[in-house]
Amino acid sequence: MHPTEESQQAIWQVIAAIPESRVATYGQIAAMAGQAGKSRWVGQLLSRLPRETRLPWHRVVNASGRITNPNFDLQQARLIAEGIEPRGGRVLLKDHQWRP
DNA sequence: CCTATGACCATAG
DNA sequence: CCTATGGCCATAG
Repeated sequence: MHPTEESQQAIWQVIAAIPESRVATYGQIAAMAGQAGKSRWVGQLLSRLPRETRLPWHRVVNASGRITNPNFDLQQARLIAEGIEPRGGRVLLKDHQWRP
């Protein structure tokens, strides 16, 4: 099955809605976009974002709170700029995960 | 159609 | 904490 245009927008929309100083997991985003189980696809879409995108891609971490983005330094710097303190490349979901 | 490759995840050891 | 395993979805060759 190939993804539809709306399914992509739904993912982007959820990511765009992540509040500042909060993070969301790949799986969480997929579920909130009505596509539970497609966490892998979320990562794929993020990897294709244009460099100048305004989407807060830096607020996305894995289920363990780990920063898995290839551009680790930039993501960590952006999180710190928002007041989040990653420890050993990891964000404490207990304190910073977005829970609408 | 098949295999390989990911910014994934849950579970088990 | 770590690695291994099986499952997941989409894309590229």
